[in-house]
Amino acid sequence: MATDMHKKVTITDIAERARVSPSTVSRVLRGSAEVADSKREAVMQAVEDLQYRPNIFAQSLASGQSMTIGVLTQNFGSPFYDGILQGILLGLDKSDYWPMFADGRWQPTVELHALHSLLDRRVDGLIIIGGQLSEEDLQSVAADTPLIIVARSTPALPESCIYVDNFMGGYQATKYLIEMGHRDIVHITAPTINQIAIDDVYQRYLGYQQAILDAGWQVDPRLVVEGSLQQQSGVLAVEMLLARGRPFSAIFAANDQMAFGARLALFRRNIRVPQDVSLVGFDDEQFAPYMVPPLTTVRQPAVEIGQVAASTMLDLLDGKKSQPRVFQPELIVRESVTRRS
Amino acid sequence: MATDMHKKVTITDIAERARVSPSTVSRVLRGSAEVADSKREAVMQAVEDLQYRPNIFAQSLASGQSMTIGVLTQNFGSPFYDGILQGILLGLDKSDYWPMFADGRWQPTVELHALHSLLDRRVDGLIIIGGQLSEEDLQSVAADTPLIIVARSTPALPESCIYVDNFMGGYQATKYLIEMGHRDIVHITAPTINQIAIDDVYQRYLGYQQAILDAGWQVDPRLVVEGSLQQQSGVLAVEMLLARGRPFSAIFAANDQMAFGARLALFRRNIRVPQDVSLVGFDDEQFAPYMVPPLTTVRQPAVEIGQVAASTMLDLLDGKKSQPRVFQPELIVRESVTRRS
DNA sequence: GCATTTCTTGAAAGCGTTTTCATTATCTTA
DNA sequence: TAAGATAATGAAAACGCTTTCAAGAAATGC
Repeated sequence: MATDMHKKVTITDIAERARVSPSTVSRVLRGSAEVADSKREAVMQAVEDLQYRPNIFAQSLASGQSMTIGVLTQNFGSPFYDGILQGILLGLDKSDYWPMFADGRWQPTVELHALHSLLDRRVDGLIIIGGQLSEEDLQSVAADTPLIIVARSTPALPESCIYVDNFMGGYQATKYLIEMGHRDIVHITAPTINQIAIDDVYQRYLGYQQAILDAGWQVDPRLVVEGSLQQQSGVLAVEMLLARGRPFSAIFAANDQMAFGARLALFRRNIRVPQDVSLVGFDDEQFAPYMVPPLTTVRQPAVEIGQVAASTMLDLLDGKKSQPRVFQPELIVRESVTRRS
Repeated sequence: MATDMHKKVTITDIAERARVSPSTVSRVLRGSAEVADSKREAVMQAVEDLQYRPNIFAQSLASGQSMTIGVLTQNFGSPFYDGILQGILLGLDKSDYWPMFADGRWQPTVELHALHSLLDRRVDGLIIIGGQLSEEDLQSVAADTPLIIVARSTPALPESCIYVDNFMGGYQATKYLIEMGHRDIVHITAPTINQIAIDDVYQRYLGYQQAILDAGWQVDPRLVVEGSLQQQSGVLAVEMLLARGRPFSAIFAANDQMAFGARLALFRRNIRVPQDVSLVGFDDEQFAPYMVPPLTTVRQPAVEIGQVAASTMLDLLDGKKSQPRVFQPELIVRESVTRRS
């Protein structure tokens, strides 16, 4: 019974009951102007008595604001992206804004369609996570909608970006393996051919490469394989590696999901982790500490990133300027790497 | 440039350009009445020329529909619930409806607040996943908003429920272990004290109990421990079990996350899976096949459930009656269980 | 004390649709 | 061919707010 009642009570009803004009009711409700204390109280009382809930469509139509923030993700269901969404949800919690989620599924057409749907919904702001929209598209969106781009560096819109330094993460992971005495280090990456594709994964590859170079070695292409970021591609990658016959003592996978896949493939072949092969992942998602053995990985603070994205958006909508924010990844040492003697 | 333009074009602009009245434009756009072919084409052409996008607030205000469906989840970030959300997203994809997600976090106050926010947003329909709202609350919501309840059986609203037969799932898992020669079977469940709490988890427990009883044995309370459904609680559960000193040869965890935790705890103690202890989970979420060894578990088709929830909701909004839908869980045999000799 | 500024308020004009109602044009049918 | 039914259309009234504008009241300054 508490849930219905707010059916047909309008601002006029409140106005009548409080013996003021609708304008005044509106003013006290949104605090847009000074109102005498006595009237304010009368209004509040009436609102309380009648269980008034403003009609959000009327509000939006009149004010031009939807109190809604569009969130375009690429892979609903993936641990890392979902972590960001969770953070956004959290960050928006106290505000009057609501997120509207759409999934681009890493498919340019789907993504573009989702973007337009969001825009049609007249979101007041837009948070784009990853994706393959061109910089021009992004710029044209940014021209009339506050925009924040997460998990993707976008040179054209530097001040709108929030991302992790993936290059550094890849570098750290690789350097750590090198320091642990490994030399033949595999990297499982994701395709970079398909357009510019997944920028952050590519950065990890570059970090890997740099670490190898800094050690005074060359990157051996036989040690680099491409996966799809899904678990299954991790097992395929290891199979392929084994088939190639090029020996290796460590694997750095571009995300934890592929690391899990790799781990399973090694298990099937009776190759022990870490005694025979060391393994490092990327993301540190919720299952990483529960791998057997617990996975050493590079942590991306997904939830925190989401929260920062949300609060930055709120600032933006508040008229404050945003500044770029880059997170430093952190190597989480667990038990899947051992020193190579 | 394709993305902005739809800024100030209104239905009147279209009407003028097509030399018809706004009423007619509205009619062709929503197909609510017959319109002469010539005019229809003129309107479509104008829409195309001007890149017209209807203002959704005006539409909602005038029509009373928000074209939005509220989705109240309990645990954003949990694999199973996220799977359902993914299914909903998928199921709504082709429709004109959009989901609005809210997270109740398994906290009654948060949940109630989220519910009201959703209602304030005037969602046309509501999908509630799990949660602890009282049946009265649910009924009062159902009284004026199409409602679907997922992953929770609700006797008061039988026709609105979509859920998995958790009792059967728990029964199957346990019976399988029994058939494999196990007798001292642990069950890791979740607290049932905290109010009615998580109904589906409780059903799994009842299934476990029934299978034991059907085997002609008694449930040994020393073999039942409570976790929180998080991974970490799985390790705690095993620690506790070990401390109790009551021998066991198999563990049935009420969800995969706790199974992963249990598996890690066993690893730390050098207890082999499945040679020393067999392990069964519940959910079959995306990491289950990648556990070492791959986890035998009871599959809940999360994504499919979400899709069915969405399409049932669409039917409901279309005036069709919904019928209850209960999914049968499926035991997925992998490698974490072995026959006890 | 009077002119001027500042506050508080209400009236009314939007905001961009949908939909009812009345009108006119077009068909049927006897 | 006239009368009644039917189909297509436009005018105008909602839908429930916000916000501008103007007016009256109160406060300020000289």
